[in-house]
Amino acid sequence: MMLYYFKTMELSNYSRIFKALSNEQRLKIFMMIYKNCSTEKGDSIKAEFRFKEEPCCSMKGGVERAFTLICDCMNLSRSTVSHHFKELQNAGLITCEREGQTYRCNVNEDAVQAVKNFLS
Amino acid sequence: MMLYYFKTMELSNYSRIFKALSNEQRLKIFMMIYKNCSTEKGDSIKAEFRFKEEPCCSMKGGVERAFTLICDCMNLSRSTVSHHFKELQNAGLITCEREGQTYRCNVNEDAVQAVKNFLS
DNA sequence: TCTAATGTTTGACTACACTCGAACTCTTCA
DNA sequence: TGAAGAGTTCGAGTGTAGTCAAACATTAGA
Repeated sequence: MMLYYFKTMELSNYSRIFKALSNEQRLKIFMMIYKNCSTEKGDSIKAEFRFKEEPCCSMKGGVERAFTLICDCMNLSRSTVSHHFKELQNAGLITCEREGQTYRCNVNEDAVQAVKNFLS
Repeated sequence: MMLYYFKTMELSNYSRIFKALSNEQRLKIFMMIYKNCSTEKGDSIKAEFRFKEEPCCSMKGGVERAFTLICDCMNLSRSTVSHHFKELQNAGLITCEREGQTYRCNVNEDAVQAVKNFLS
């Protein structure tokens, strides 16, 4: 299920996004992906959001090996991490794809924009 | 319990704010207060966020009679509305005060600013 | 082909969230 | 002083969320 965002988003879509970000572990997962995706410009990533094993990958087409890197950083079982990834996807915040054993994550820019526009 | 916000807010505070906004009813309550508080400039309020009985009050020092107005608009019991107000207060999103029978609500601008700065 | 690594799904457990009605406290007004 | 109005607190019921371990599926490499 993917949501599409328009200029004025429905309240229910906002609450869905906020629900996805309401769990601290999940928020951290999202921030790690977000920060690492938007670092082409070379901003340094705050230690809190850095993957342990860095530099992890090329960020151009999304974060590679995101799942494994996050499992290593956070003290959570793989099934739990899988669940959190799914929640972030269902809220439309990220997209994930596998090609063979390569798991690549991307932030959905429309959703990011919607969050930025909220209250503005 | 009141939270104070600084330039770089803790992740846990963000997740607390998002949790408060993750329930659709509560998000709507917040938006009604927010929109009605920031309307001194005279922007018209979207029908969705308008109190039924309008104009309800003077907005200078916050929304007056917010509790009653919201009970009238939303199909929720007073105890439920009370609970939602408390959650919004605990997250630091609004402040409420009673003077006699006057219940006045205000949006916490620091929290609003924090949300606006998130991801920016 | 066998094995190890990577992620998913399922089932279970615990904790917390949303909601209501009922009983309560204050305040105001008759 | 009594009654009505406004909001809170409490207890209970139902549902959902977060987590894990175990079993599974798929892929890569030996």
